Amino acid sequence: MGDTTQRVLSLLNLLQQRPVWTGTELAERLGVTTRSVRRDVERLRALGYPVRAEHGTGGGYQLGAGKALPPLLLDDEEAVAVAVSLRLAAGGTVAGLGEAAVRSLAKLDQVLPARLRAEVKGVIDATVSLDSPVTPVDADVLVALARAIRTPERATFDYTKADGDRSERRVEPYRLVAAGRRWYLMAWDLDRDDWRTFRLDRMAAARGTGWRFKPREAPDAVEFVRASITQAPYRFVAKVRIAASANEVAQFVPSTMAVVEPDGDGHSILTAGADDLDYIAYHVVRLGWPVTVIEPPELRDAMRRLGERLAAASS
Amino acid sequence: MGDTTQRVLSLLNLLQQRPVWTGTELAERLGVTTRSVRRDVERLRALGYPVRAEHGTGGGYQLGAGKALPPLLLDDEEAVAVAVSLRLAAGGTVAGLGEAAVRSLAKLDQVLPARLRAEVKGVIDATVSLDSPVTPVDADVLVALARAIRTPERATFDYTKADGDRSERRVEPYRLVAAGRRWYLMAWDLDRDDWRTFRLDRMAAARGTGWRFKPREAPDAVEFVRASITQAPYRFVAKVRIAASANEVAQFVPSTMAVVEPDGDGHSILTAGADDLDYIAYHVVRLGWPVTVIEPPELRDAMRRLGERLAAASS
DNA sequence: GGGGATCAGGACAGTTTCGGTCCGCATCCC
DNA sequence: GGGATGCGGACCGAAACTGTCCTGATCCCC
Repeated sequence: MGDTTQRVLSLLNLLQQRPVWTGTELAERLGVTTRSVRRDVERLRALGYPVRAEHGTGGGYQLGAGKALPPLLLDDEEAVAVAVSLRLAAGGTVAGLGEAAVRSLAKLDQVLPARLRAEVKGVIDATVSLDSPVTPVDADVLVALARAIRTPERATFDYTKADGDRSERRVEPYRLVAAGRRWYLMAWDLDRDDWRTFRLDRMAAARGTGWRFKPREAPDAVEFVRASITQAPYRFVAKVRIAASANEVAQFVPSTMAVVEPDGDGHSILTAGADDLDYIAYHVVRLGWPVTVIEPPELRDAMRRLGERLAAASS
Repeated sequence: MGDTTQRVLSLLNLLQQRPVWTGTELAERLGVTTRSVRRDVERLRALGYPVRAEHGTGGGYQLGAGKALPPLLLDDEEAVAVAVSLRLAAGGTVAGLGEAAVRSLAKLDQVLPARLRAEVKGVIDATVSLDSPVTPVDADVLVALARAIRTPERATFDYTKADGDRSERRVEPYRLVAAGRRWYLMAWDLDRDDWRTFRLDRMAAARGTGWRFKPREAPDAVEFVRASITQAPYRFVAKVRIAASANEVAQFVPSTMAVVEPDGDGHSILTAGADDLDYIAYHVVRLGWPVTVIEPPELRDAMRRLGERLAAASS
């Protein structure tokens, strides 16, 4: 048993728990001499984790930011917090970090003790955002597939096609791709004997089978998925004219959600993709400036309907 | 230099990167004999991390879920994803995991390499939710304070009181408390020489000073904060009657956001706290069922105003 | 400027651990 | 049965570790 390995890990843990420790404190906690602590610190440094030290009264050891990230030692509560946050970020619509978030989640999920897994589920169930009563993508599906891809092992899931057909699929999973606001799986379909892409929001009960396989030559995943998506990522593209300058509007509308362009005369044009017109209607009107719908006509209908409901409710 | 310590850490890393490895694969990667790999695996097990092994073709080593969480080894992208997710969860309004999320964030933040920190900032800036153009609480403030509390070291920040007075405060920080939808800091105010609570959303430029202090006897933080909050956590408590059964409504409204009670005759009463009545107005009406406002009258006004704007925009 | 607290690290010696090599065995799947 | 894989005991020389000195460096506060 490597007693020293464990001790170095504990040291790392301690240094993460509290920013500053004196050598004697650490020595007590670790049950060794201060000399050994110094040696352990030396070891950590040799491993690439920059431990800064300050002399004099009030000084001590401190773990700093280095070139590489040291292993993160989380306690139970923290692990749950991380898992929950990642699930929300991955399943939701946070831009840009989807795939990495899923990878982290898969890592964490693999080693998460059962009792904590239950807790994560509890918090998630209680925290479905009011904005999306129906979660766009089940984080469990994401994790299961990410894991199967990593192993690599075959996976199965129930898939509902656009026309409503439901069937069980058996695949060799290759890549997860986030495109538009959706998640896609590129995989070798074992029944069709060909490459296919699947929308994750149409899957259910995805899981690895334990059957390992040897990856075959695969086409470029991102290209392949793009080619497979015939329909636009959003059902609607909304365009509205706002009685405020582009600068003013842009201050309240993040660039990932919509494009804002000046339209002369202190007006601007806002363009946003969406599946849910109510959502757009609300947020555009909420900005407070007068708005005119340019397209689509359905947005006008949605606004009228929402307006009528609000009028009815307020009387 | 503990060559073996490093190797064990690498092994842990490898096992997290991909679920299944054969002994020979690991031996190659680590540059040792398979015998040593077996010994390293043994070491990991002794450290409490359950490494499962499967015999036969297609077998291999696999890191399983144990009693304790092993140190998480993240690559750059993953670290960014975790940091961003945590910031969103901590700064936002996710119920229940606030304090643990902040703790994890502080841990991660302490060791996050500079280049990644810049990346995190970039993603965050681009991802402010459309729902909250103004972030309720700056995650940087949270992290700075959490860190100062842990060290412990004195902190300073600019504070804007309810009456608009702005001043710089110097404190010995003690606890962060999430109450209602707000974050509070309980601290010893060095200028007033007394315990005070501060709302984090009224702070700016919070940072540790590097001045360490010895914690003094402190009253119970949660109690103290509760007592200090004279005003309700929300500015408004909205109550509406919905023409749908409590069961139907509850299906679309998470229990953390609102309380739904049956009101006889297939109707139900929804109660929710909020600072932003537009938000409540939209989400309640969006459910699709006819709604009657019970209180507050301001909600009725908000609905009328929003309704008029929508009507105007749709014509 | 002095004293106290703190980190830094060399030298030595006894003990422990480590890692490679060589084996025989247990599983699992085809 | 054969092949791939994990399991672990025994042995031995080399290497690493730890504690115990001891001497310096800093830094801060009085």
